[in-house]
Amino acid sequence: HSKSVSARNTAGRVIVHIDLDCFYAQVEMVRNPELRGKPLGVQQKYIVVTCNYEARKLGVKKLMSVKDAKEKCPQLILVNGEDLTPYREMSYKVTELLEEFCPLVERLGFDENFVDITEIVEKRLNQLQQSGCSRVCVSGHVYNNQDINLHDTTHIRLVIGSQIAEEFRQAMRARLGLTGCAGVASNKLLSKLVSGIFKPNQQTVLLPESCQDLIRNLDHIQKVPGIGYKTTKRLETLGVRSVCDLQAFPSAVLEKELGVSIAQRIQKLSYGEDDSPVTPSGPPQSFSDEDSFKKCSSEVEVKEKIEELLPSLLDRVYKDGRQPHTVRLTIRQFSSTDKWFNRESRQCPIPPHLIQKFGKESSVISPLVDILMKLFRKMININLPFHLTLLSVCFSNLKDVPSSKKGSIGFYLKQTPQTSGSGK
DNA sequence: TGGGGTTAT
DNA sequence: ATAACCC
Repeated sequence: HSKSVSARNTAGRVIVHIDLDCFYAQVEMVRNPELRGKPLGVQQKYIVVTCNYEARKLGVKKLMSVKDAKEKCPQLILVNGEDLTPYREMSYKVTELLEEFCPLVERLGFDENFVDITEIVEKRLNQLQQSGCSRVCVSGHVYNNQDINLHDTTHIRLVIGSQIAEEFRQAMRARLGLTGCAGVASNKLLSKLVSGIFKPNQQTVLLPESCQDLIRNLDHIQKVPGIGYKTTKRLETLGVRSVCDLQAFPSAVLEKELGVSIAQRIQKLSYGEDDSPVTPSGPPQSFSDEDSFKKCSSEVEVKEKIEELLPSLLDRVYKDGRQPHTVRLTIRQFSSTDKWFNRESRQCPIPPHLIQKFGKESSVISPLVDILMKLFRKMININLPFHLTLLSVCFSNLKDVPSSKKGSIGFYLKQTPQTSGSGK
């Protein structure tokens, strides 16, 4: 049957999108169950970045200012969520749980995952057929309340997908105490769109006959994942406002306006077509830590901010086990107009002698500060006045440590060519 | 509007 | 190094 799987390959996949409910707020409620049942918001600086459903019932919205939120809802409990450590840890527990079922798990942010369950579905379908059982029951909602045709193998496979999605959600609830939504469909785009149809803690499966209905019911093109702010603006100047507009727009004109690659991709998206694979995320490609503030305008302050960011960041890198080979400094300069676009960065290789010391936390910090201050001076002339509102440090280009250099013993012992590097 | 992430050019 | 996208 593996031949039939590869023959279908992208044609008949079963993809599930998992989307946790108000993730940061849920994590806080798991950490402190006394918060359950009360209106709760998670605060970063003067923004309520997310809140639980009790708070939403009382009018609190995501990304609302703390001032507005307190006015709407004086009983609102706020917890500070500027340190992402608990959320990041829980996020990876979710991904790892899903990876127990199947290796094809792709993360999107901290609170979403795609899982390609085509092979699991195929196995269960074969078991079902061999046991002569023709009864299959959908789990959760069917988009549009569409009738299931039990003679249609595509329907059957998606129904089996809905059962697997249900098992994912039950496992997340039982083992991590988390609730979330799931969407089941034939590609990533559609699974993501359909997961949001019934909203907290429910799931929905999309059958192919309702695909056009789902995508065309999006009230704006920016709701299509993959079509962001910039592309939306450019499409607007072309008179393209709705998904239907984009479907009907002449391909040749679109290609000249946006380039062939983007044009073809987003026009396919407008039809609900998405052949991008579920790419296993694996370990992170980068580790960064940032802080925003009202004002930072002297070199000394910059150095202090960097020294604040580094220890926890280095700790994360150390716990990962791999060694970063690139370091980057990012800044945001104050500007009253155009508030949201002005970031610049400089990056450089980390000197090899420093890379090797990356386990020895404190010895690495002051040379790194020196490197980061040099990067800073490449962006900012410190003889002129400046006004920063954000600093960020990022380690990337992570490489596995060669096994011959692992552990303090192996480093000092001469390796003989025969021993394959265990260091003993 | 925070504090993160990714890939493409 | 930036620009676009995602949460």
